[in-house]
Amino acid sequence: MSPKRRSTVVLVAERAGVSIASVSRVLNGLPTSPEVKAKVEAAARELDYVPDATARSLKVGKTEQIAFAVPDLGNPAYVTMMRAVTDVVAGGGYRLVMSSTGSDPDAQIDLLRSVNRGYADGLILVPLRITAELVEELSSSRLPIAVVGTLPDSVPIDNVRAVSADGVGMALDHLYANGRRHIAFVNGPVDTVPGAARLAGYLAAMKRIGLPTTAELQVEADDFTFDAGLVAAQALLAQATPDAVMCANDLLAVATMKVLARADRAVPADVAVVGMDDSDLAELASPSLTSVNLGAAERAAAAAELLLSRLADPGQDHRHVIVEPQLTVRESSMHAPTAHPSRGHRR
Amino acid sequence: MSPKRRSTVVLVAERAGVSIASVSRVLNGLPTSPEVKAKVEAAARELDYVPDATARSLKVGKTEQIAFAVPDLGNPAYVTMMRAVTDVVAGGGYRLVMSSTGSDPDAQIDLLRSVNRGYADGLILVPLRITAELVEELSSSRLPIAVVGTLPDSVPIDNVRAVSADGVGMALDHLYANGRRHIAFVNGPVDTVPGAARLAGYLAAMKRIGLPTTAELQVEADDFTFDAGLVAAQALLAQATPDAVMCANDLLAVATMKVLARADRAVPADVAVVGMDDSDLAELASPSLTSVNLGAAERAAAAAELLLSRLADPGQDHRHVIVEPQLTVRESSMHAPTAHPSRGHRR
DNA sequence: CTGTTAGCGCCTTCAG
DNA sequence: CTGAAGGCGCTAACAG
Repeated sequence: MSPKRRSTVVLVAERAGVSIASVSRVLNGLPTSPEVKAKVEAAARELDYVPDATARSLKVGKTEQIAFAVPDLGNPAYVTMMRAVTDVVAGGGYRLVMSSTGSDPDAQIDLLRSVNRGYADGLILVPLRITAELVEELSSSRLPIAVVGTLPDSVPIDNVRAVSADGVGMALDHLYANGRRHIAFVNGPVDTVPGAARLAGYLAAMKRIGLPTTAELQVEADDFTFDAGLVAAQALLAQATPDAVMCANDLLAVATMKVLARADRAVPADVAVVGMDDSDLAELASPSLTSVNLGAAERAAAAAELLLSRLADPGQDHRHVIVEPQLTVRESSMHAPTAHPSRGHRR
Repeated sequence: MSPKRRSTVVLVAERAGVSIASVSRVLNGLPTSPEVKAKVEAAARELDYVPDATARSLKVGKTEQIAFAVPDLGNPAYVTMMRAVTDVVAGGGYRLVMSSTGSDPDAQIDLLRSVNRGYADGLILVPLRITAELVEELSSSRLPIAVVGTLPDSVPIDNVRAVSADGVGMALDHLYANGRRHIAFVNGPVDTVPGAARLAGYLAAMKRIGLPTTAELQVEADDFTFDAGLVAAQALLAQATPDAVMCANDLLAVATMKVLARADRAVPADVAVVGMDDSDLAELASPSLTSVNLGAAERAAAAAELLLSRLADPGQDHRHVIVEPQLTVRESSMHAPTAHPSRGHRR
């Protein structure tokens, strides 16, 4: 039936009896006489003509694509970010090229190199670990980049920052205000950016509040995942009897609740639990999970907007925007009843 | 410092004192004399040369990109698919261009048109609603396509199918075997492919087992989402007193569990709950959720492989692969204790 | 084994 | 307002 071969401007031009330049003009909405316009449009329709994106890209020097790299799509926080980025980017007329880099900075460097081959006009990167080498590589990239995460001020790259330490502080204040005094901390790997920041936040807030930070109250999961959280929470309960657990992540928090349930410790009656990220999970959990909203969606959207803005005007100064955390209080941290251990699991 | 301008083969060729063809050869690993190779590599390094992906694409006629379209990234099942697709596709040396089309077939048609502009070499599509128009458009696409979902056998397009009706059947058998007799059904929109299939499965299985299917036992959520599930489950409890609830989706199942908890009905003691998709959520839920694994990851991976295979050999016959469902039994459907209505909300 | 040459499909000056 | 011509950066025949 129809030829396997795609139509091109020349075919359309021949069919319409005009020059290829006229075809191009009509297609791009440049001023043309109505007759020519009509002829070209008819020809294009008859030939089923579709302009070629690659050729256009080569000529124009823009791919209309933006690359987006996250550490782990198993983490709902990153999925949230992805959704936000998708929206902004699509709104700007760009397509999204996804890549899941894992937590390895080397993989991100590889990515950077490959994106520098020009298959995308810009890159949004969410690094889990920020090494000197990565920063170096980022700085020397030809391509506009926006980073979700805190970069040293000296690095000339747009980035958007969460203040997770403050977020942890808000959560601890809330727990303290509700009478919790033995507040444990389930962290993820401390050699990651969020791991380090959240631990610092926990220690600082505990000190400020005047609560002791014993080693028994702190555990570190091998990863920011549910499974790792199960192990960590189990370890925690084996060595301490907290009346509240702050978790570095909703996944870790849900895991902690699961372990608490198995140990017949009621949430929030016996122990309160607070997560971070305020992902969809927090709402779905039973009891629903109090969580520190670090503005994943906002941060991702902001990064996307920084990038779009730079793409539109490459000369502008590099900016960093700060997104403040917010505490979303749900069932898992409700005030502990005066005494009764049983009854009233839920509101 | 370095020129804003990217290096090109010409520059490298000049610097190395060879022809651009030689540069190209070295870069693509074609046979070359060691000397030329060394000179070119040195020049490329010094100039910080990176080949341009767009130009290569134009010349070679391949973008090394695959487009992947899902209805809703808020649904963990699609996130699972995306992860699977990402892996397969990356393994084949392709990049992934994501797009979230929503459930609108028209949006998918638009997508099809736009992908036909050639920014990707193939498309993996997960449609929520399959209209005649969509099928028509799919069939007439120049681009290789793989569909996750059941297409009429006559349509010449690779597709991979779940047998969700069987899956529902397995779940109902399991519930029946555990003494449940009033098995309700919380479905999603019945005008979607999965909605229709799962309802059919429910009705067929209930009939086969010999249980009545009253209208009171069936509700339809407006969407396959948690929020819609809350509303639907609430409606269900207002009109019936099931001892088991089959849900068309893990999100709906989790919502149902939440509503049951609020109504002080214990899961699984008072009522069993079963979901579908066996997403991460099932494991995380409390109690953990029995769920029909429809092989989301497998199906997505299979679709990706079909596509890669066709890209490698466009002439081959169109195939459809069938992925059998599997029931993963967890806490939410454990055998009901002989009588006691109260006690033991949680395990 | 290497260099020259012709495009891939499109946009965009430049004349007419 | 329209047509002719020159690349964008790269690869793949061809010759040598």
